[in-house]
Amino acid sequence: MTMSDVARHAGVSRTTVSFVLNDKPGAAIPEETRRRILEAIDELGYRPNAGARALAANRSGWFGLITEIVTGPFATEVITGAQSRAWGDRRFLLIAASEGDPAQEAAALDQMLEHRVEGLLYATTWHRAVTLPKAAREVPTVLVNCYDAEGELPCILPDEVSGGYKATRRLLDAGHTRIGFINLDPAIPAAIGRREGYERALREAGITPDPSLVVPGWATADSAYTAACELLDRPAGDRPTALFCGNDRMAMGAYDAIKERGLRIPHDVAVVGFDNQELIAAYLRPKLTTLALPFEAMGTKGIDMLAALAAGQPLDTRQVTIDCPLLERSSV
Amino acid sequence: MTMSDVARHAGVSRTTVSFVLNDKPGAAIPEETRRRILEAIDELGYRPNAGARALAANRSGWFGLITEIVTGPFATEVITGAQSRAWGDRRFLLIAASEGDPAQEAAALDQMLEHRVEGLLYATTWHRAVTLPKAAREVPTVLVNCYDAEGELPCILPDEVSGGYKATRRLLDAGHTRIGFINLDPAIPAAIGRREGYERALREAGITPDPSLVVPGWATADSAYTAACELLDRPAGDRPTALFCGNDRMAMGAYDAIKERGLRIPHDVAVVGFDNQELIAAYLRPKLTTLALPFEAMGTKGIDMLAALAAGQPLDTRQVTIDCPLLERSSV
DNA sequence: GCGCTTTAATAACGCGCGTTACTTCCGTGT
DNA sequence: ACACGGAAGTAACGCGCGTTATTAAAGCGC
Repeated sequence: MTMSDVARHAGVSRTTVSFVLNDKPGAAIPEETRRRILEAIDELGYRPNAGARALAANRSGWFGLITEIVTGPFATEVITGAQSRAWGDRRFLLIAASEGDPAQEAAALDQMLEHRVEGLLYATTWHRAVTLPKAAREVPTVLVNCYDAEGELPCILPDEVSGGYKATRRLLDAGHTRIGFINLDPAIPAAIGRREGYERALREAGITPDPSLVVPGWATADSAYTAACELLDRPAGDRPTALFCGNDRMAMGAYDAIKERGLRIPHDVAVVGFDNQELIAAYLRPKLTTLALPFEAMGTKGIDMLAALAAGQPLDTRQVTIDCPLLERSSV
Repeated sequence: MTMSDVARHAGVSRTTVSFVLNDKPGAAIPEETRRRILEAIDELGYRPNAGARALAANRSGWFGLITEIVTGPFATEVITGAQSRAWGDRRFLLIAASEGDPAQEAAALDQMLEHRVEGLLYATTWHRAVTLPKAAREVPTVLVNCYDAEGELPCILPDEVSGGYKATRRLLDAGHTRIGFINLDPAIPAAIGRREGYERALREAGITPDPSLVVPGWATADSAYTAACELLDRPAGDRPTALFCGNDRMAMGAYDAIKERGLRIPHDVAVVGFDNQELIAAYLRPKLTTLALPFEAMGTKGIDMLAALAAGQPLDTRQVTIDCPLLERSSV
């Protein structure tokens, strides 16, 4: 089933069929002819060949998305966002996983370039600096949830500072004044930014941040359990009445420490998480109030930026930050 | 950068370059010429155009994967499995989400067919019957985690019966004889199969299944909490010493009910889950022993079957079931 | 009737590549 | 001297389509 078949069946030339299919502006096609062609298409069950079309038009319609792990709650949100947005532009997304292996990453990139992607999204599971293979410069590239170590490529990042601020502010608004912060590895951008927001919110409320209330965890429930025990076992009066946790898994560990002591959430101790991992946050008892990393929004924004770049438009900002929304549940 | 450029640069014809690139059998290419060509490719940074190649060879190299939700822990495992397996065959996966909307599903299918996919994988998030649009018959199609309501398309399903059997067997082996079963909606295939396995294991151990020990939950932690309370509040001696839960979220609810009563896991009550949702199973305290749905394996198997179908080979079995592995952690 | 513009449609080229059929060159055997 | 076979390489076609000239017909004013 090719366009020629349709043309023959409708008694016109292939060119005319092409004009109709593409709504070619400037082409004068009487209604009667157009109808005959559409009918023929329908009767024959003709489907345009996307590959041939791309070749002739020199426009693949592809965007590429490379990420470390396709599995995992974060990457999938980016994919969802990017996918749906790309779809709206009648584009397709080529998805590949590097599995954290530079060789696979290079292979994926090669494949993308061989498929003539018009733009590339590169997403990581956690906020950090990256260095891309040189080949990535051959095509417009946007980084998602990471930034170029060489500072050249445009990137989209979550607003960690505002996230930390909002979490703390929510607890302050609920009347808490001693707020423990079980942070992530203090060396990573997420931990640095959130702590900055945390301290700013405290100062705005006239509270001097107490460094001993900030303890590092290592992203696991167990480490957070230990950290929470340390905070909760302080002498009464000095004990925090609220815990802000670096992620939801850590909040899970904090829950255990709190419950173990016969304390109640949120009555005795309020908890705020981070990441909004649905499986945890929505099923913990009580449900966890947490901040969402805007992965889906970052994905859609990424496609927007790529579309602009691919169309030759310059970017207004090289670095975009996106807000982390606060999701109210029942732990505050 | 096209093959012609490479040919010119190497002082040979385009045909020769093509022969070298494709290792054409029967083509006599002296080592010296081959070297010159590869050098030229390298110097010019030439990349074959996958689209043009597909057009000429009439072989797209694409497989399609349609699923309800790209986000979500299950679909991503299928994608991972299918993706990695497809990659091994030097094929690419086209992924689309239907979002449960028939219109989007049809649109996705259209796009896939326009891109001339050589095979189609259709995956659902839960085991059930489906009916595909007629267009899906235009290309080899394999169902994953679902089966054709009309019984025509080949499918890959998890072995629910063996899963239920293994869970129960594990608890029997640990010495439990009164095993409560908080099942899923009793009308769905997963619930039916697992119950069958549960009862078979009991009978094999010489125990007559007690129907009052099987209570339905509705897939949520809350409903399982209620169900667990009902089972645990039976008079001592009649109370089950182990709970087999229809999924990990339900196990989460059961944990709460158990802990609330001052009972200890696994000392007083053992728990086995189902689904192996990493975020829950690996972070509950104690870690949850559970059965994994073999999504990744189903994905790879799906690509295998598609590859066979696309190559024109007949399938040996129209319905394949894949085992659910038991993951030992600390709740038994 | 003749020029001119607009409408309707087409022939023909090229996109980058796989593939077939064909040519040229060289060494060998008789 | 000639036919012959293999090695090395190429011209040319076609894949399905977008696009640009170009043509043919129709409408219009005089």
